[in-house]
Amino acid sequence: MAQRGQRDGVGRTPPAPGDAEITTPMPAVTDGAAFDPSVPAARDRARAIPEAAVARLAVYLRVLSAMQEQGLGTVSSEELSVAAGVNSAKLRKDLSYIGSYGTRGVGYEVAVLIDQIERILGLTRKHSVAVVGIGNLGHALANYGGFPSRGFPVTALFDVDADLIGIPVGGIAVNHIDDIVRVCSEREVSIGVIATPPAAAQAVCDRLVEGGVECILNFAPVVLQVPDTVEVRKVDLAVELQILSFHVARRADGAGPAPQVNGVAPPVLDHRGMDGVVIRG
Amino acid sequence: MAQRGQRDGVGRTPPAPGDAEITTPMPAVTDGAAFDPSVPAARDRARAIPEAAVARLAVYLRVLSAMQEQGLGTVSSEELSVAAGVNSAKLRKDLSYIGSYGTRGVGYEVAVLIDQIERILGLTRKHSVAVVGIGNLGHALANYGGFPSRGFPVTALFDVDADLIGIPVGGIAVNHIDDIVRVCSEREVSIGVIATPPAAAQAVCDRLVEGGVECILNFAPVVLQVPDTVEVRKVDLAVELQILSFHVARRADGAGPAPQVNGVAPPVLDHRGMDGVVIRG
DNA sequence: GCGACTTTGTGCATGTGTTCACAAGCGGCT
DNA sequence: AGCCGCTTGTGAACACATGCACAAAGTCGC
Repeated sequence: MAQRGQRDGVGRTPPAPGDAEITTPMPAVTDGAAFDPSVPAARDRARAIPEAAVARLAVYLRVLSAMQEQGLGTVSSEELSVAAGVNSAKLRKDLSYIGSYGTRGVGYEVAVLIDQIERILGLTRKHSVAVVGIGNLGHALANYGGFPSRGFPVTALFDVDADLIGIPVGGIAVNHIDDIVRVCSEREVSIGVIATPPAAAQAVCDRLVEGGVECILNFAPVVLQVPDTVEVRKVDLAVELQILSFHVARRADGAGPAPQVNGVAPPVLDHRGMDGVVIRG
Repeated sequence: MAQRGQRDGVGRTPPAPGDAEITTPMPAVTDGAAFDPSVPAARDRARAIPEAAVARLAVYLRVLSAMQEQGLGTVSSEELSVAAGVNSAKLRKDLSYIGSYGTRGVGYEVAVLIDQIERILGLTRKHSVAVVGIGNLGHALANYGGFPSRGFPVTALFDVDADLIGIPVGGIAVNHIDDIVRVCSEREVSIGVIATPPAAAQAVCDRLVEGGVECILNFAPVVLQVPDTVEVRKVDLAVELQILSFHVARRADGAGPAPQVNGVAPPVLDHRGMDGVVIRG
């Protein structure tokens, strides 16, 4: 979550818990050459890809890969949208954010779409992953075939438990968490996965950041504090279940055994979020 | 997102993004049409709560529980929002969806808030969980302490592997997936967790539905088809990493030495997201 | 009881994301 | 060539979510 506080306004305008209703003078905009990347320039917004669309692009990529393996050469937005579980208009709009690679009257070339989505998602480069906390979940993550096969090689593992140090898990020897900074720097880890107990998560996070990690996927049920140069996504399994619980309760409260089918909405499945997570959330 | 999302993340509609991204999450809740004016409070209110707010309520609940353990009696929206990583206005709006339980000039009673959020999320009732696919991830989930401690007792485990049948994992004996329908009915499982390889996911899902499961948390990277009486949330680890990858790429493009790859302007992602996803190049 | 102070709850403006609906563009057929 | 049917790409309407800012409503001290 974005818990970085102030960022608006160029001036620091400390969120003085006190009063201060002095609105910053709002310096004459005139964006000129100044170009300060920390300022959300409105003009760049136009080129922004919505967060939700990014999440879906990753899903399209997976579906397209499966189609390519089946020897499919081209695909229409309708076919692809059904396979991905979204509606076709949304799919076309999502694809339009990355460019115009379709042929009207025909559809999209599967290979082209795969290349372009990979380019946008930054998958042309490998991203080293470090997993911290080699408990049940960490073990599963270290052995998870879906990571390396999609361009995310796991290159470092960490834990506090002395009995685990040096033991190979999924082909990688476990290091002590005190070595996070050194090892992550050496191996140029760009993504850190936190699978530790909640109490240790923030400390681990700090070390990962110090070790140069740019992104963190957090499985611990805590809100992490990070500098705004670092990206955090969280996956909270308990929260996911609670959201499901809410829907059960809502349904139970309402109509009893009368499943209302309102003409619209077939089995839609969506992501997130992304939020979430999602392991998100 | 989002986290979502996904979420966002995630499940119906969403991660966001977030989700873990699980992220994601968000599309309109398909509302049942049955409108019974005699059932006012709970249902109408529940129906009015935005999807994104539900995800956050679960987070508030966790934070509140921690505060209660520390003996905290009351809390202000400001304190709670900081602990949860959101801004205070959003937090108050989220809480307002479930009713007015605060005292102006004072804050909220921790105990009251916990009770009310639990009520809204349907946590006053236990939800039995079944985990299908006892591989690395399934093992981790079966042993995950976060489930039972939050009202989600794991009461059934399934796998295809004959060597696993009967073996207790986390205190529960593994059953064969052919018995999903029977066992889920007997034990009144309301939430199914799919941690199988992608190829088996849809078949497993169908059996869970047949066994009376109302909600599914899907870790397999496939889009499940279910009747609209069933709620699905998905957690796709590869997608989460790809979303992070996207942000790394954007940041590198933008702030870095401007690699001016090809004429196509590099899209910039703007910030947003539950799940804490900040972006900002 | 009164005024100063604190904090909730919410109307409103803004920003994001989704959906509709259709013009534009392409291939194929005659 | 000219027409026809199919599919993309997108403008515009709509729906949802966020954040600001402030009145309402309570506490506290005197």
